[in-house]
Amino acid sequence: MPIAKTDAFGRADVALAAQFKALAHPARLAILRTLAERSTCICGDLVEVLPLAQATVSQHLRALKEAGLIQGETDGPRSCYCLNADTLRTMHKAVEALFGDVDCSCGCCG
Amino acid sequence: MPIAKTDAFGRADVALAAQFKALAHPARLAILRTLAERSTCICGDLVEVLPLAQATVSQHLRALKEAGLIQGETDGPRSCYCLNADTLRTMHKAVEALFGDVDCSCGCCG
DNA sequence: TTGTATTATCGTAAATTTACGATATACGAT
DNA sequence: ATCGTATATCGTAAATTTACGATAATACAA
Repeated sequence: MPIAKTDAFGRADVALAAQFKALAHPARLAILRTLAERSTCICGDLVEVLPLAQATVSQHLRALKEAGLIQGETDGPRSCYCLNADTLRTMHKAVEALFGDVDCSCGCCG
Repeated sequence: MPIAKTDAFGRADVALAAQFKALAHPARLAILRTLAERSTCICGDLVEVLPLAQATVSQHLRALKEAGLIQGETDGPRSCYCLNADTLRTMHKAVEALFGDVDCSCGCCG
């Protein structure tokens, strides 16, 4: 990416794109699903579930946290992550707005 | 990404992640919104709307097409792209399943 | 047939992502 | 105070993404 062009797009779209980017990896989807199933989770469990090294899982967790999809604190040797309901609801609405009533009637495409 | 680890994840998640990846850029979000507004579109219009070179827009269109989010044909000097309603509906359901009823009650996180 | 206009592709450079091992950090137990 | 465990961060290599200019390719018009 030569030269970040994000300035040229609206802030809302840049933010939304960043959130979608956080969903754009199967490991992170798996993390989110795991967090959704249990209402509490620690990183250690995830390392066992995912086919990835501990450092990589931690990195994915950070990505999710920076995107605001999860929240959590780590108290010494134990960390507690959980979903960020606010962000997820916001994303849900954004998807609704984008895909809500798709209906292509142009007839010119296959 | 040293060594693609996608084999280690379920096919469904790999596919879903790829679709989210297609949404993970403000230019592609803008393209989708533009396609949603008009029911028909050609690439030329997009080049004027987006702050990007023609080659880059074409590249983004290809990404969207490969992810199955849009469909279209290009007949010589004119191309017609439109949304792929099927894929968008599928994604909508996937989001529903992921975020449908988020409710963190673990009480351990801020 | 020769342009003309529009879109796709190629080649390439810079930036980012993904993955890991190694190391640091922080808490609880002994 | 030290050890053990669990998580985060650092450094780094390979792969991918993004962006562009230059170049092809395709259909229509003259």
